Amino acid sequence: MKIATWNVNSLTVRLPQVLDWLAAQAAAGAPVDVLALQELKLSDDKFPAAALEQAGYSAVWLGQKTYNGVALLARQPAAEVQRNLPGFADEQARLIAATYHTGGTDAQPLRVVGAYFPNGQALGSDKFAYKLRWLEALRTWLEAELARHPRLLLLGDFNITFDDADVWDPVGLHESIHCSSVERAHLQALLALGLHDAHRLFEQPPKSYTWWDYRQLGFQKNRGLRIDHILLSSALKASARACQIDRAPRKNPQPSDHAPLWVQLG
DNA sequence: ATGACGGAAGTTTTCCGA
Repeated sequence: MKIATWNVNSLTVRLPQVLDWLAAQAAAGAPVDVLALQELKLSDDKFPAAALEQAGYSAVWLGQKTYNGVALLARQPAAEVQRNLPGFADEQARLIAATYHTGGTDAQPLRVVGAYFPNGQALGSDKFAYKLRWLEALRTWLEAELARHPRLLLLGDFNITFDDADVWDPVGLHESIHCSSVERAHLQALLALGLHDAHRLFEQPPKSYTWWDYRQLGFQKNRGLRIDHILLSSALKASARACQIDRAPRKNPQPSDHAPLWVQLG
């Protein structure tokens, strides 16, 4: 099982790259089973379900015009689809969860939670307060969700770094947005529910990032942040075989500012 | 200097992202 996440920064613009990337993974002998997408930036009626179906992926999605929007693509049909956080009134499309019955050696179904965490803009702003409220609502819901679904992944664009190893300039960005101790405490609170950072289960190259600023040659200078994550429940941790960030799509013409990352479960 | 770059809405500029 290969499960991936990618903030595409407009699925309208990036659909050809998503299809190319999925085809390239399959051609390399390791097809993607589930792909979580964030920042679709399109309304539900504009979602390219037919093109994805043609590529062998059934999708569920929660769209929004201009901003946000999330989807799950999979080679199996989705069950028990949940859109946004129950009990948390939210005008922004940020979360979608589904259950996949993978068959084969995976006897138990897999619960996949794809999320686009709020950015937060700046500490002390209204958007930061919203980010903290959203994080608390997520933690509360996830606690119950984990009890119902022991084999669970939470993946997507978290907009939070774990620590300074995830930051290209820890001094310059000290206690700034995505790097603050307040945000990091919320991320640790998710781990405390019994989740594990898939990336850190394996040896990784130094300065591994998933996002680079479009400006000032950020990618070329590897001035980035690791803010996209895949968290595995304890029941899945032992089955993890590899976890990688794929920088190749960031080198495309008209790239997303984020790179995809994936985990292989044995 | 709160910029740059890119996407979207929609119109010559603004909002937002991270």
